Amino acid sequence: MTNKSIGIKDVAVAAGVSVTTVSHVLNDVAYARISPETREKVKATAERLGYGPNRLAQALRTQRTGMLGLVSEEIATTPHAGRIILGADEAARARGYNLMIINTSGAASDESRQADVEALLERRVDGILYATMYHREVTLPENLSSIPAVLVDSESLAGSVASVVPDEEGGARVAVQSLLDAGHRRIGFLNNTDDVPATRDRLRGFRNALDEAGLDGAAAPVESELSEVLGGYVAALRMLKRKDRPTGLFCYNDRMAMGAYRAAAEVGISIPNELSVVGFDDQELIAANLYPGLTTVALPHYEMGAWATERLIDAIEGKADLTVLAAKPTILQCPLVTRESITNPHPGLS
Amino acid sequence: MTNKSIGIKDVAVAAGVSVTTVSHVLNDVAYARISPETREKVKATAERLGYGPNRLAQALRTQRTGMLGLVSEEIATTPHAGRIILGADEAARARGYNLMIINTSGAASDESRQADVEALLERRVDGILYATMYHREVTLPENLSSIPAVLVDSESLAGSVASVVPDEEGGARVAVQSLLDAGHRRIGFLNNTDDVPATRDRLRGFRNALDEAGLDGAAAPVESELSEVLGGYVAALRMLKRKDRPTGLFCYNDRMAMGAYRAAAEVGISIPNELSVVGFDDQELIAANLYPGLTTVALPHYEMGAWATERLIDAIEGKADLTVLAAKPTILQCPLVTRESITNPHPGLS
DNA sequence: TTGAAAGCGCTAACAA
DNA sequence: TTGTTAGCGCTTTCAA
Repeated sequence: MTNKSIGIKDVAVAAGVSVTTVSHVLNDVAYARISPETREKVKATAERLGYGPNRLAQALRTQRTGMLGLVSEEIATTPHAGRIILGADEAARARGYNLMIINTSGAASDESRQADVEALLERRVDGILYATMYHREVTLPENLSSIPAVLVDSESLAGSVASVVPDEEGGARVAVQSLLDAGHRRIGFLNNTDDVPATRDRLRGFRNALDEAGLDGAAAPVESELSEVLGGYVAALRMLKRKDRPTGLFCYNDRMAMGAYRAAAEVGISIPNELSVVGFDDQELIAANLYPGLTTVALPHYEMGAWATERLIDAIEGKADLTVLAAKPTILQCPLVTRESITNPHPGLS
Repeated sequence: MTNKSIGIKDVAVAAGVSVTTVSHVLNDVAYARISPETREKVKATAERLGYGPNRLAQALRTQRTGMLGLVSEEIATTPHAGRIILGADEAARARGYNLMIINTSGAASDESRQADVEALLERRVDGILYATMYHREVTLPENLSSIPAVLVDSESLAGSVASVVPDEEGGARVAVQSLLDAGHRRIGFLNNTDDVPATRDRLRGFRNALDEAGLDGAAAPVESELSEVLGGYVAALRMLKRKDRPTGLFCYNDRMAMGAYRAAAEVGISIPNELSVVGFDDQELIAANLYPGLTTVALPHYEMGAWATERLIDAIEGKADLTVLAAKPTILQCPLVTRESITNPHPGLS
């Protein structure tokens, strides 16, 4: 157990050697030539006194803190931010780094964002992870460019910083494919109305997947509303009242799917027997708890956090060059999470 | 914008003064007697050069890092941890501190917990917040006692560390009272089966609230299952088939309430017309998105995070004594969040 | 194989 | 009113 009052000097005195020697053995310095006995003695006394290094002093001297700054949006709203943090934390500690976290609001002013980064800079973090709550384009605080940085779940408008984002289109394809594989031919899409990459890319994925299956993507039914439970309910109601009612429904996210479940129940359509549903996001609280359990596509938040951290540390340690990564965002797969909301279409309806 | 290569010395040279003077004006040292002109000149040059203090060097010298360590369990599972972090972060930055976060697992071994605290100690954080995911009793890593610490959402078995927990019994009373106020007299409770404080305290609150309303708390129907959606469903099914079927139902948490919604729908009982329901936790993803919206009791995670941080900083700054707080946990209220799941009991059933 | 000493950037006691 | 200097705990160059 670390005793804050014990320094390298105390260990040196107690072991009857110099501080240099202590430093050398405790840090396993490669070129140090120290006898095994001294080595042992030093280690033993350090242990006995409960010595723990003062990372501040080390950092001041080596110009390396071993700390990564993470500025994260809306940490408290969903578990998404938590997954990013978890991925980053695990990747960081695996390589001996720790995380300093600063929460920010998606609506924060430019000055306040700058101040957040500033605080991290003053603490001399070795690099910065900048995470947003959902995939979008951001304008970055200018002081961010002064040290290695990676964006998580967003793309820089200027295109000057490395970033990692989910494969929205691929995720949509996977979702639609799961419906196609079950035999569905009449497939509808409940889309979001916000102007974000996910809205455009998931729609593209939806259409392309249908086209490639020999269906007419452009003609497939799409209903758009706010991407919340209520929006999903309203959109689903419209969708289910169409004369060409689909047998398979792809929803922009799990919340909209939850609304679709309610709409289906009210209209008297049973899931999955009369309507198969697939969502997006894998918000476990919803997806796993709906009845029947919602098959959905997971966003790789943990993976994005871990990936960004790995690359950031690589850059810090001179093992990689972030500028080449900055050219375009790195795209991570969105895997399908299978539950019980998809089945073969009812014979008469297929 | 901070330029890492600029130090206090550079500012001193550029302004034609000594480093002492620079340090004094930039830190607004009380006893320093410096002419307004010099003061202005120093500030201007510091600004011009883009000087930002090196907090590491400051910390090494002053023995104060201005950093708080937060070890949090299961950061990625629910938004609960996020709320604690948010409360802590906002309270911390309001007083000039930042947060170092380490994620841990509820199932982590004692050694790994010690290692987490150790990492924080080596970084010389000024104090530590130790947060668990749900209210329970914990055995703490022993090295935690070497610096100021506060537990969030848990109580120390040894009873030696200050802690803050939710008022489980009070929250249950508030929930039951909301049912009583609506006119319900036959009220049931869907309880959890885990042996945690919440299970015992919410049951006590339930019984006491009924007793005080002149009803028989001991005789009131209680069904217990795992505190998940499925458990709620199963327990609710039993509850709703009783001959003395209640008109008001208090659920251990929102997930169990979600299960109760499904059970009610299957049995053909409408909420809130034939059954009023109140939950616990205010997991927004669930409570706000059920139909009808679930009236529930909120856990004060944000408040606990903020309270713990305030007290921790008070202790660090010598403004408070944590040992007096350690005597017994501080209890924070759980407020009712009203939505649409409660109404007056059906006349024939009241 | 080991040790002395400079210096990372800052604060604060002391001197002028 | 301002400046000189020691030292926070460590790493690392250089010398022995």
